[in-house]
Amino acid sequence: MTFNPSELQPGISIDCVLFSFHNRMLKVLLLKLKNMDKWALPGGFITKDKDIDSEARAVLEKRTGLNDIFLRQFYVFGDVSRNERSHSELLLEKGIIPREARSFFEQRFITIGYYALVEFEEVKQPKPDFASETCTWFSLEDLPELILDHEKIITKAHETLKLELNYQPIGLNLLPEQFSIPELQALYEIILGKKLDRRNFRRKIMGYDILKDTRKKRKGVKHKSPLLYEFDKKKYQKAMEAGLNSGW
Amino acid sequence: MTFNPSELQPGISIDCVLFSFHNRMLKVLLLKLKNMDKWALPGGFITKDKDIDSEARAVLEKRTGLNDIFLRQFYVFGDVSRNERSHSELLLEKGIIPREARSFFEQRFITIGYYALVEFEEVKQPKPDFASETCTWFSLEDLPELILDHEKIITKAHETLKLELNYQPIGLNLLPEQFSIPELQALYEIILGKKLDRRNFRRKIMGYDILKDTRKKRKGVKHKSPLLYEFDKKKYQKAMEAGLNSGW
DNA sequence: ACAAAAGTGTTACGCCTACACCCATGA
DNA sequence: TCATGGGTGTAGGCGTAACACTTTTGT
Repeated sequence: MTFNPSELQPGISIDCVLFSFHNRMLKVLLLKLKNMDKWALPGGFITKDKDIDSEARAVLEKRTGLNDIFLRQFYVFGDVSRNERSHSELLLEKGIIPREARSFFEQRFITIGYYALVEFEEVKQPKPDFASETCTWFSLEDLPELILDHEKIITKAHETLKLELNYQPIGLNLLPEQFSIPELQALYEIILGKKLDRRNFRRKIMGYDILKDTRKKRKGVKHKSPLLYEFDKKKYQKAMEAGLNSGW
Repeated sequence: MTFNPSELQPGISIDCVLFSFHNRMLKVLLLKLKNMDKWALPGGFITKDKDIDSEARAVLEKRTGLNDIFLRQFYVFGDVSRNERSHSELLLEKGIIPREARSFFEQRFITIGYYALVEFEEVKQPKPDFASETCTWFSLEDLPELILDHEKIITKAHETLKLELNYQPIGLNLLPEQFSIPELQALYEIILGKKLDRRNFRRKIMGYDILKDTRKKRKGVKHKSPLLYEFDKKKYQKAMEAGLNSGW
């Protein structure tokens, strides 16, 4: 990877909060910077002749190998205080940034936050970028120390997920093709941060008519095997347009 | 107004969709560019040492004289196609842009969209900026021809308003201190784009316990005078945190 | 047989919908 | 007195919340 700062939009970056769902936990993909103890969100810059959404997609494709990831902008972080001079100095010192890119990195940066959703099983071997040595999943409950305002970015992404749960196909994009209703419920509980009643959840979600019974059971669990379902994608999409609990 | 491009973040702008509510219509504040037939949203650039939200606030203060306006980011417009070379050329030609700022304006721009809400009565004399000759309110249903993608920005702002109606104090910020329930209902109807039942609306909004009866009536209307209410700000804020129709 | 999680049904309550008539006001 | 919009009540249905026992599976 070589930098060509002259081809990039100056002072703007992208940070992606990539979520997945595994073992009933929400996970976030993070990169460990070379020679440093802190972790960071996958991110990048904006080539002058590319759309910002495509650049976010490109970031994710490089980390995951996937190119059809569900992706949404959620917030722009643009306070002056998010730029720490000490951070870019450290990057330089550790040799992470090439010398000639110094002035590019020392600018004040505004970052556009994206959140993205993937099936955990499709991203078992995420790839670090040029600046990092490892790339791996962390549970939201158990984040390591992060650079700059990246923790705040993750928190805001999580809040957005909660607000958009009734309007975006979040279950569809986080769960595998086939899943049980208790798994779907666990996902809702984590995103909403509260317990839901099993019987009422099932009745309500069934009422939306967005699930298809596969007539299969999950094997190999050491208790009663749950039935597996799939989303009826057309119906799900249509339900999302109106919103699941829209109200008025 | 003089430009000092060296003090500005390059390639980033701000556009503000300022809404008000008058005569049961949603209005948007627009500026008419000097010597041109097109209108534009109030906007500006980001000084390198200022927070983006303060810059948006500054834009609005200059147009309205008000400094405590309700304001939210809602989307970043960052497709390459939104930059039309012909537009900056026209601005130069018409003498709107000073020669020395030419290269600044010819960059590819990404713009951060903000929506903002004001009471119509507080902004009767909006002020145009250096590039425009007039500044006035337009009904959303009856917009003039707009530059670039500004119409798309307004549409997206309106959609956002609709989605956030249950989570943001929209009524509080668009209506005057005292208002009647039918006025509040008209606002909801316009934002949602559909008619609501009078009796049910009243019962529901009363049920939230966010209105205070002022024991006054609106005078001078040529039909039965409606009772006037105020928002109970504390209760309204608290209700918004949970969301009015949150569902799960 | 035990532990762990899945599956199921009913009741009571509240909220939402739909709907029609009277009232106050200015012209 | 007329036109216009404001204010009110009720019945039926639907969705939601609360709640306990039985079933399946692996160990």
